[in-house]
Amino acid sequence: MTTETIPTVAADDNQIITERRNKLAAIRAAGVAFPNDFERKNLAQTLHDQYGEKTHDELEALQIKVAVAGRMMLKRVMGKASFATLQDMSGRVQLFLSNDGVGEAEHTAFKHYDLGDILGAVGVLFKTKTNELSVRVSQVRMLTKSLRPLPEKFHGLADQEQKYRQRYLDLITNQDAREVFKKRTKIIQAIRDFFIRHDYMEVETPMMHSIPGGASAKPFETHHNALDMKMYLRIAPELYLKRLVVGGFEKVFEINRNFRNEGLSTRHNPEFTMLEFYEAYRDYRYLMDFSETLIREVAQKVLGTTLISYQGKELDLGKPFHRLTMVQAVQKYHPQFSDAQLNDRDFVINQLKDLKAKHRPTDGLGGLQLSLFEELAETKLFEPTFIIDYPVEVSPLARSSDSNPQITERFELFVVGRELANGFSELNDAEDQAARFDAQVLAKDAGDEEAMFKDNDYVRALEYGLPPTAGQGIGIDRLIMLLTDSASIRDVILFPHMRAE
RNA sequence: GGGUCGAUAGCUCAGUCGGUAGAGCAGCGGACUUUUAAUCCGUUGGUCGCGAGUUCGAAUCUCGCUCGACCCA
Repeated sequence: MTTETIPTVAADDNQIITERRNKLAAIRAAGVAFPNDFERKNLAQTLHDQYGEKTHDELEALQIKVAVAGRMMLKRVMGKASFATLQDMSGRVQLFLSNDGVGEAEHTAFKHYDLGDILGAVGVLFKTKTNELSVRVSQVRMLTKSLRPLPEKFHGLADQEQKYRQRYLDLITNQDAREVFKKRTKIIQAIRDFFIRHDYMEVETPMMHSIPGGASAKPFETHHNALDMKMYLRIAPELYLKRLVVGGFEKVFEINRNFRNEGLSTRHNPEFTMLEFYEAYRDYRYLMDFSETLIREVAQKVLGTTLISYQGKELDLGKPFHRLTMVQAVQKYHPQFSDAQLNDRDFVINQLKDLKAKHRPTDGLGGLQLSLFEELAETKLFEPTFIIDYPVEVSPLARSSDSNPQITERFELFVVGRELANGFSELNDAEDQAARFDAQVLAKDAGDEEAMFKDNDYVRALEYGLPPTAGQGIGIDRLIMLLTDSASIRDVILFPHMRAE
C-alpha cells in the first residue's frame, strides 16, 4: 500500500460503530494503529494443559512469563483492576490487569477497549482466589481494533441465516460450531490416513470436464474462452479415476468437490465433498466389508467410540451393517407384501399409483422396485444398511450380475434414513459400456436431463483393458453430519450456498 | 415449484383489542483492586425486512415482494 491518506471517520448509521471508528482514529493519531510486531509465544489451551494443575504458590514460585494474543470476548472492569477473557485458536485464557501491574495510564486506556478487539498481552501466570489460571498482565497492546460489535455475549449468534452468511461471526461466538468444523477436519484426516495405510494413492482429477460423467445429475455449465468450448463442472470423478486404474494405478482415491445443479435442502448443497476410491482385483462384496471398517475406524479415531447419537437416537456403528435387497427392505417395513407380489410389475405399479409416488411406468421391474423402495423403506433405514442388487437400467457404470443380467453388483449404504455411499463392481466390458452409454443417450434425447453423456475416450480406455475393479463413493458431508450429530448439511459446510443478499 | 413459520435497537428477545416503541446485553458517563454472562447508579440508540392497501390512526389487519428456517415435490 502506498497511500498515505488517513481515513476519515465515516458517518455510520450505527452509533456503536461510529464510537469505535472514533477510537480507531485516536489510535491512528497516536502512532501505528495496526502493529504486527507483537510476538505471541503461548496458546491459551497449552497454558491450561501445562500449568492448570499447579497451585497458586507453585506458580508464584515459578514466575512463568507468557505472551498471549487473541480476541477479547469478555471484560470486567472494577476501578483499579480489570479482568478480560482472551480467545485464541486453542481456547480462552483470563487476563488480570491493574494499576499496579500495567500502570494507571495503560489501564485507563484498556477500559476503553471493546469486546472483539484483538489484543496482545505479556505477563506472568498466576491463580486467582477462585483458582482460575490467569495472566497477571504487565503490558497490553491493541493489535487490531474491531469496528463492529459482536453478537450478544451470552446467547451468541442465534440467527440461522447470519450464522451461514457470516460464518466468521458464528465461529467467533459459538464453541459448538468451532467443534463441528474441527471434527470435520479430523474426519477427513482420518479417512486420508486410512487409505494411505492401505496403500492407496491419493490423486487429483479434473474439476472441469468437457463431457460430464460418472453420475446421473445435472451439471453446471461454463465456457472456456481461449478454446471457445463449453465446459462443465464435474458431477463425479469416477471416469477419470477408472482411467487411472487402466493406467496401472491399481488403488487410487480422491477427496474433492463435486458440483450438481440441483435444488438445495438439508441434505443437498450444490457443491459437496465426495470421497471416491477404486481398487483393482476386488468386487462389491469386498467393498462393503472395507467401508464398514473405514467408517468404524474413523468414528473410533475421531470420536473415541463407535456408539453415536444422531438427533436423539442411539446408533452403534460397531455392529455389523445390515445387507438387504430392495425387495427385502420393503418387506422389512411392510411384511404384508409377498415375494411374488413385489416381483409382479403390475402389482408394483399399482402400489406406486396408490402411493402417488413418482415413477416411470416404462421402467423395468427393477426400476419400479427401486421407486417403491425409496417410497416405503429408504427413510426408515436408521441403522447402517447396504441395499444390494440395483437394477442395470439405473446403474450404467456397474458390472451386471453373472446370475441375473437384469441386476448389477452394486449397493448403496443408508444410515439414519439417508444415502451415504454408493459402490459397485465396475463395468469393465468396453462393448457393454458402449451399449449402456448409447442407452443413456437415448434417454437423454427423450428428455431425461440427468441421463449420462457418452464418453468415447472412456470407452477407448476400457478397450485397452480395465482389470476387474471395485469402486465406491462416500458423501463426506453426510458422513460428517452423522458423526457430528448435525441436522443440516449447511451445519457442516463452512460457507454453504445461499441466495445473494 | 407448493405448504407452514419467521424478519422489531449492533446482538438476544418482548410488544395485549389497531392508539404513535420496550427489556437485557453491547455502547456512553459514574462507583468499585480477585471478577467469571461481574455488580450498582445514570444514559444514548429504531426505515418495526421492502412496497401497496384498509383506517381518523398500522409493528399489529389485508395483498404483493425479498430473504431465511422446516416440511413436501
